[in-house]
Amino acid sequence: MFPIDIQFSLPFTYNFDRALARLAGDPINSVDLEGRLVRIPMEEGNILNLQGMGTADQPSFVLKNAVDELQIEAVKSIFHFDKPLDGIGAHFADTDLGPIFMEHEGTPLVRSFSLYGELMKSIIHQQLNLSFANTLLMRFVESYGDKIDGVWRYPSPERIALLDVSELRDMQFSTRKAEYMIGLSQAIANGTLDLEKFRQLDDDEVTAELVSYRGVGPWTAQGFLMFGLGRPNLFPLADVGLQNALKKVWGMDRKPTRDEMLVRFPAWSPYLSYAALYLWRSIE
DNA sequence: TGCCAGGAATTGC
DNA sequence: GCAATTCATGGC
Repeated sequence: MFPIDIQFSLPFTYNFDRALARLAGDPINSVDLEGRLVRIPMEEGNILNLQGMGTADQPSFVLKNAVDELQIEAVKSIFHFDKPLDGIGAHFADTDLGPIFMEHEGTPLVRSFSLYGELMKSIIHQQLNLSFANTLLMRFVESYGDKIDGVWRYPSPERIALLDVSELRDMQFSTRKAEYMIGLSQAIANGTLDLEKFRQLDDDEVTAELVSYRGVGPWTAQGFLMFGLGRPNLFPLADVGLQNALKKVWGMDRKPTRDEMLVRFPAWSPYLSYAALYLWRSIE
């Protein structure tokens, strides 16, 4: 097996440093901001290195240790190297979100490295402040996942399916969260819930199936679609962070109502996910 | 100190 | 149906 190393550039604006900055917000990721490097645990077991070499205006990259061409395409898809950002920035230029798209220009929507991990992470993040949620996430991964060559990998759903609620309770998970995570893991482990299948379904179909599981509501389904599957047009109305970001952008003394946010959807579509992404960046 | 946190299920009317 | 309550605990 000879690992493949390649170098490539993009024909559009792409700020890799901003992509890395956001990835670094998740403590499970192995990100070296100074070295402009991220190490990606692949499903096949190897760890792939992606390093930024160019500028935001003329982005280029070095990708190392891919086992085949399919992995190269997978990484390009995860980082949305195939999705030009210039048109999206232009779409928001004359909207109320123009200033934050200027401020964070070239920030891509990078997908999670693991669909299952994204789902577990979303459950953990429900209702908790980011700091404590990250603490719980690291306890989860350190207890049941693997660290290979310095890179953390989420546990398998099969492993979590066998846990008792009390084991997660001991790590300060709520009983409900523990039940949600174990229940979903059991559904995945026994084949009832097929996350990979979701890649071929549309947003509504994925949402309908996901929310039928205990512990998954609209917010979690929307987050999974955005960051798990990289879908471009979702905006989690229930998200307190987005509400606070809009409060700030709109100069309000209270959080906006659901309807006040909804009336902006036509102007933001079909890139609602990017509106959400840049709003989150604006308060991070 | 008391309210809030990148929600969702459950209960009560 | 829909609003209020509960869950758990750290952060500020």
